[in-house]
Amino acid sequence: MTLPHPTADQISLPIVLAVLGDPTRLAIVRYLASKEGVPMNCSKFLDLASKTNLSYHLAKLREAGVTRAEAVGTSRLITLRRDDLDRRFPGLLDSVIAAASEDKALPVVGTVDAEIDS
Amino acid sequence: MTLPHPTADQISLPIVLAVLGDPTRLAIVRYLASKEGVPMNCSKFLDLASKTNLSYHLAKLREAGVTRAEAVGTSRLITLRRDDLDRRFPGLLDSVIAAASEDKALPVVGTVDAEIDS
DNA sequence: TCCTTAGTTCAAAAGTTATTGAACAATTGG
DNA sequence: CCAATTGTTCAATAACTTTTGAACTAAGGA
Repeated sequence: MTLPHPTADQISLPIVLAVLGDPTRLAIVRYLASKEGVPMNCSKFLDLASKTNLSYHLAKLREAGVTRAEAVGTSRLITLRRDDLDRRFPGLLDSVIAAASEDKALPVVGTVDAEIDS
Repeated sequence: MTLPHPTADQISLPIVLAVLGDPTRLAIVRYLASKEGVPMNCSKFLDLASKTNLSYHLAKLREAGVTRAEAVGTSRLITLRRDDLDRRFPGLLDSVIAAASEDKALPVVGTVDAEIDS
């Protein structure tokens, strides 16, 4: 892991809440949760925002400690930091994801392009 | 109730998260939760911010549907909208409050002035 | 009525976050 | 090596949020 991540105990509640309080980022987290365990690369989220803007939002999520990004080749494999978040803020991620899944106003990943399996 | 409040189904997840993603507002919610059932007036929170700024933050909380404010005389009696929030986002408020209670970096209400009972 | 208390509103300033495009770097395949 | 793919960085701008002080309203008590 080359990219900067906070340690679990550096993760801050107000920062996590503020970072999740954005529809684009909430949609990313909702999608990561729905594919839990499967690392995603950034291009998966290109229907939510431009490449540059996505880079910005994904950096926010990573710097807040919500996601982990690992550089593999030219890709970044992105995963939810569920263990760390659950340890720091028990129940929070689950309730956010459950609520996000009910939210009809949130953008959804994977509705523009069809899924492309390797 | 004269002041504008969203109905329960108008409460939006990203807006609630964004509103809670501010240390001053999180401190207010944490305190309201700790005195649940007891309506608070705004002056209770004067050690967190100026009167004007407090008015702003309390309006944000109210407009997001996190709190309810009732005008009684010249006071506003403020309560948490726990029922509505629990119905819309099960488990969210509890996990946020539990995490906020552990957060040593959050400002705390009632440490500057001693409690003044009527 | 006049004064105090409790809180709001308004406009301005300060600060922060989001979005964009152009330029860049690094890896991989041909 | 060359080109394509994947993503970052930078600077500019746009858009929003927070904070402030002065002026205000509305209720209640002396």
